[in-house]
Amino acid sequence: MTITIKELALKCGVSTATISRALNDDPSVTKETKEKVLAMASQLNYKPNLLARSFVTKKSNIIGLVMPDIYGEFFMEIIHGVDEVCYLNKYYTMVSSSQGKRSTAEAIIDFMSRGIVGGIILMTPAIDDEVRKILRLNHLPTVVISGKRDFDKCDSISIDNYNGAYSLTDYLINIKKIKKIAHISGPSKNNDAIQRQRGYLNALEDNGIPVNKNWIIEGDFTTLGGQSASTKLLKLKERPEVIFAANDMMAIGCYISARQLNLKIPTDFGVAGFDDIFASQFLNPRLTTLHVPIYELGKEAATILIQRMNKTAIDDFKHITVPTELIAGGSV
Amino acid sequence: MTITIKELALKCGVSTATISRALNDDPSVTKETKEKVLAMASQLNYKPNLLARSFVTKKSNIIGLVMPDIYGEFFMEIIHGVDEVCYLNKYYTMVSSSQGKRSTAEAIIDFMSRGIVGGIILMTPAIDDEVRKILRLNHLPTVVISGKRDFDKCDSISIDNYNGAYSLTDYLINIKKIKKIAHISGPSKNNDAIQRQRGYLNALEDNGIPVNKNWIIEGDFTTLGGQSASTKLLKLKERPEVIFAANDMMAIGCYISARQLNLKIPTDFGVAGFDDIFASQFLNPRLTTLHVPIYELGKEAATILIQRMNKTAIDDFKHITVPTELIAGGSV
DNA sequence: TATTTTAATGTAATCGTTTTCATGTAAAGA
DNA sequence: TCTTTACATGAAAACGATTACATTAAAATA
Repeated sequence: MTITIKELALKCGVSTATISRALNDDPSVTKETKEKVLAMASQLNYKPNLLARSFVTKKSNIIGLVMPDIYGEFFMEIIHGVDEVCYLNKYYTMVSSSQGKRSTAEAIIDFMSRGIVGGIILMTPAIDDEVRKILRLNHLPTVVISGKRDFDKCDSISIDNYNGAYSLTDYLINIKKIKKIAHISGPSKNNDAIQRQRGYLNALEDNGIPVNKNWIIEGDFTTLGGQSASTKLLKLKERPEVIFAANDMMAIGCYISARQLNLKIPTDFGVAGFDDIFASQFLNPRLTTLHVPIYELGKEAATILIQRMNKTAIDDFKHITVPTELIAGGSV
Repeated sequence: MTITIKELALKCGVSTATISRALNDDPSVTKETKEKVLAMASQLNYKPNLLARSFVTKKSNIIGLVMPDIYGEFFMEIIHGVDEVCYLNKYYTMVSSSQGKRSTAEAIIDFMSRGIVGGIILMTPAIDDEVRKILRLNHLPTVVISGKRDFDKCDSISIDNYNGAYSLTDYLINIKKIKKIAHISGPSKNNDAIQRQRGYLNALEDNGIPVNKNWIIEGDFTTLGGQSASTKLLKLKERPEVIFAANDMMAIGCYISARQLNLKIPTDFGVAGFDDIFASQFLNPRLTTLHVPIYELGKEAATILIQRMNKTAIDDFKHITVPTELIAGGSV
């Protein structure tokens, strides 16, 4: 059913080589032949078989998007951004999550060895040794989206977790005049979580506020985790005035605790989050949090990757840090 | 760097044909050769180039997921479900949205003519004539996820919008003893919206409740749309007791109106939605809505598609309707 | 033992495109 | 007018796998 280059060549009365050159805008083809070929191609609705093309050129305009799991808004927005840029550049997006069943490393290896994708966007909370090793051996252009810049051998994009958390904490202290700030952190190996906690701690220190160890609890980035952590915090003898959760999901957990303990936000205690997920704007009162431009992050990653896939020269790797934006809700 | 079948053949001292057969578990290869090849393959970390394989077999284990736009939970969950099934079956997921810049039809044509994907999952609120035409000519296995079963020439999965809306309306009438029920519908060409409205209307009729035309407003499935529609409804002289929004996003709009007009849910008026999106469970009070198993929908679609991609015999097309589940929140 | 059948493997064509190298023709220079 | 150069196009190889067909060796049959 689908027409091939041979048939098109026959119809045009030229060789397949000329067809190929015409379609790839080779300067050695005359304007007339080019026009003839293009006209016939569009008339017969000919489109080069991308499989065959990728096969012979050893290049693929498919981008592999590797993620730990496909779940929640964060990933959705990343995919959205990547897909948009891909579409505009006539690239394709292939998603691959580890589904909690294999390591990120395996997912990358699979993409690398199968010849399907021509570049990889790797989204990961932290780069472990295995992944580091693979990325070093890697011959495919790769962009890492991570919580922290911690790999130099490829392009990377990170959220400015540290400054985000710092500025929010600083805002609580200096604008809201709050000194008793608790923190529910994320998983201890997650770079986003680590940087956010660092920002929180340094802001306290810089403002001369001593750290109360009881007010720092490790969470797991889930609503349930936030709920149990905040319940603990709220039952302490010396209760904090504000709970700064390392992400919005856990902040939502704080709202649930509040309801259960019959406490009012922000009068009995305040809540702040990080991420500005969709649900946050509908919490009552609206959550004070840090907006992370995830969609733009995905777009940026895809843009950089496509640039690199298109050029042979290896210039310096880019390392971009994307700032967050403070959203002052009514929760503090 | 990556090793090819030729090199592996050389190492094993057999022909490429034997390698190919061994790896594809052809019964004509002896156990010993098979073992030898497999051992050497794993030792040298050989993986068949999928591009070359797909190219020669004219089959691809890549599934193309075509959506109008990649946005919001609905799509996220679909992708999640599809990806999971793909991963388990060693298939790959390629996403493609129209990005509001091209028709769904064009996206399908692109996939079909490029030889990249071996099957398509098409998610669309309604099948227009153009798409219908293409699907008829289509030679690629396709599964349609739609708001209504309205195309017979391929497998399809639909949410049971009608019965969901009917049961919710019936619940409001008979359990909650409410007679004044308004409806904010979805876009008039959206099949999900149409079926939901039908369910609402028929439930009213079956319960002998006359329809009040002023209480039915067309919305657009967005929060803002829900907000403006509900504001209109709440300012009517004869105000409805409950507003049944055709999706949760618009139901959230009703909550915003309530706050603005200083009305309390559910005492001043009630709200019900459809979809049970993530944010709904955190609304205060929790939204009464219909849970749609979107993730399962995606899994099911991928499962059916892979089955069809694996067999040559064309048996009857499956048409599956997935039921919804009533979630009784405190919003009514 | 001679012949046929069967089983295991090899040879070579094939897929649709790109690309190197060869070829022919027209324009430019002598 | 003859040679050189530049340009446009064609012929054919190449990419890495699969597979129809050919071949060989071993087993089964007469």
